[in-house]
Amino acid sequence: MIIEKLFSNFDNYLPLNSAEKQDLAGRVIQRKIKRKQFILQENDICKHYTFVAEGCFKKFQVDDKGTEHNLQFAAEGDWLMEIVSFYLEKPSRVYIEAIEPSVIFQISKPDLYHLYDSNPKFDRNFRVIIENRLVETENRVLQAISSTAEERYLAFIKQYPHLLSRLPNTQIASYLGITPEFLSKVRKDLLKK
Amino acid sequence: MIIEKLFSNFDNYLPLNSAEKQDLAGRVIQRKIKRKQFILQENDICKHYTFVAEGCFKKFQVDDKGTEHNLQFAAEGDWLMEIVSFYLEKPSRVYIEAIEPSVIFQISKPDLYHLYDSNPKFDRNFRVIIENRLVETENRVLQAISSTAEERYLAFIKQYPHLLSRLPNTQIASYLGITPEFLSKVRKDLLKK
DNA sequence: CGCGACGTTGATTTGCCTCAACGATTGTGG
DNA sequence: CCACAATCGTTGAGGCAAATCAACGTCGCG
Repeated sequence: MIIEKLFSNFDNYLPLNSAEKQDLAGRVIQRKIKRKQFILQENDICKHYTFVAEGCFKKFQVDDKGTEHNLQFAAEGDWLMEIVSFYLEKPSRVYIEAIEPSVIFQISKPDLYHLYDSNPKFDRNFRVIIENRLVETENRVLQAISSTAEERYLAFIKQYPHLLSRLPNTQIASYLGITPEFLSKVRKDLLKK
Repeated sequence: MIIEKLFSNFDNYLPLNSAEKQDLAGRVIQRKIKRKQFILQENDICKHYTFVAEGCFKKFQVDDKGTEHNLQFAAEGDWLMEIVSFYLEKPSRVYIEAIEPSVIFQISKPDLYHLYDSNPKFDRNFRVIIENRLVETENRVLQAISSTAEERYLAFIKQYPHLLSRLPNTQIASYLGITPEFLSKVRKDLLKK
């Protein structure tokens, strides 16, 4: 069963026993998402915390010129949401779009809070999930303020090898904060070495 | 009493009752830190989660060329640590240094876990603290990949007005990911407008 | 007093962007 | 399943943003 992927995600933290699995299963919604389908759009309120069981998503913001800026890729085993919109119920500034046919499990804020209240283990687990996300994001800040485009590209390849073959370079460029043209040049220069 | 500043920090989340305040007070260490004193150095293990009651700190990484890159400023009311080093007990990659005479409260990992276990409210509160930090950090990633130096400087002024007069421009430049010389030019150009 | 950190300016160089063009690949509707 | 459209990857010319390097005056501090 595909919901096993959700359960086993918690094995990275405090694993769930069968009662807790039942608890969780009763509060998530399973959805099938098509490629190019949005699960969140700008100005929507983010109503769900999403676990990706299969497939891949991008979370991005669109600037005044209409250019997309990728903030996160989320593939199998990753969690994603628009955190400000979700907790403060403010209009989302970002889009979340499937870049592959996907299967997800979503949990609403009331259901999530119910889990938090019913069992401290959920508080703990979701705290650790957020902490891991913070580590990733801080690393990215450091790279952005201290590394060249080439260094950032090499770091991306190293950190997300499983994404490399699944993403067009335009998406990677957007994530790295450079133009597709310049990424092409970076790749060419790397091949010479 | 200065420890009131620590207690009232939780009023932003789930406020503590007096039993919980006592619990917390019994597990934190109060320290006075001099300007230019380090509370964490590279390769140390980060043993404490730190709350700044008075003063200001910078958290930064030093690259191969010896250049500092500021990842975070923490003034009164802010929490800081090296999250990877703290949780995984790995050598820290960053330094944390006081840039003003400061008073802090520190909690060790065992004591923090004791609070987590004794009362889910602490799990909850520290989860929210981390979530807020993630929001800040994600905003910074977005700015880094999509904004010019001038835009980032203006955003910094707007977001941290209380820090502006307390920091030399070299430190702000390091935070923004630009050279002090270029920040000087940005400021000059802004004055013309 | 003297030294080191700071802020600024100018000249030069470099990293990256913009715009335009093109073939190759992918996706899609008929 | 094919034909056409859209997206993608690449290249090159030119321009701009930001770094580098050097110099100099100011200020706080020991």
